[in-house]
Amino acid sequence: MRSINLLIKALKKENLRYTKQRQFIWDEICSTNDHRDAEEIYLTLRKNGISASRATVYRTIDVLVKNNLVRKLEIGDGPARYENKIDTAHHDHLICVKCGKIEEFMDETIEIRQDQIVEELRFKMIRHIHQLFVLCDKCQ
Amino acid sequence: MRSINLLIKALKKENLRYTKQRQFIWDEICSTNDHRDAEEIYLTLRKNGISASRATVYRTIDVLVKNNLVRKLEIGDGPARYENKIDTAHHDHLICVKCGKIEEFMDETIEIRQDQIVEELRFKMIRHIHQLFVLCDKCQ
DNA sequence: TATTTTATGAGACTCATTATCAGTATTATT
DNA sequence: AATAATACTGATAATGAGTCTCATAAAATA
Repeated sequence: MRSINLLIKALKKENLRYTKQRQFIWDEICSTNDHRDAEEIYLTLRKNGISASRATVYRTIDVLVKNNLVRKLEIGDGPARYENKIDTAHHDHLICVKCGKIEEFMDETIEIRQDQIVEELRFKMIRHIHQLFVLCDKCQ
Repeated sequence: MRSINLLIKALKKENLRYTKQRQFIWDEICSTNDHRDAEEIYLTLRKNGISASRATVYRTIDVLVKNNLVRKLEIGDGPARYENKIDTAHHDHLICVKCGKIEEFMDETIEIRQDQIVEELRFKMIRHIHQLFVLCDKCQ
């Protein structure tokens, strides 16, 4: 319910209609804390007998990202990955270059320094990407 | 001359031949400190009457990146950008979301924390991406 | 120089994503 | 409720960045 309200609110803000496809896509994204790509989300919906086209999945995700309900993770190559932002604090990512596993990290010191760097230049921070590409414990 | 040696050394290490195309591409990348994409580098070569195909530009850049002569900058969407690493210390990037201007930054504190995070998890750092997307002074 | 090996260029191809557009669903108006 | 206006959807075409293929060219080796 919590998340339905969030979706409806976001759609309202964007002057978009509340449709079942959009609800299904948002539900699907909320159903796990994985970092999945659009294709995986699309295929899971299909597997569950829910019809929503690839195009609609992409379009809906765009709205969700724009309205801060979904975090978009752009890893160098390969498709972008998405995770819901419900109840999750800001974090960045560790990505294993071998097995692709994604872990999260958050470091207050880094966050503060980052802001200082931008401020000192009199720029305005919009967002940041901080990805540590590693070999995870199991892949070494 | 310095940079010719670097190129020859890298090619030797990879068991690749020293060709004029590879030399031209490397020269072109060294000729500025810009962050250019492959297409820009390719077009500049053409404009200067130097023939090197797109494919060869991409292939050569790969070798240069692998051998640490060129830094690859993957910004979310749009093409990857490249800069030569001659005489430049490690740094990360500030990218203006409006005008696309790219500035560099380097913060020892962040570098150290980063390494600690990876070490604490018993992972092994391979590389990292740290990009601050901002509105630069002129774009606010 | 002849032979073998590797590089190049032109264009086909891939993959993720975006655009198009006819048909359908939703919302607003009467 | 019927109708008109508007937005949404899905199928598929188009796009953009990058990679692959393969015939030809260039370089290394014999």
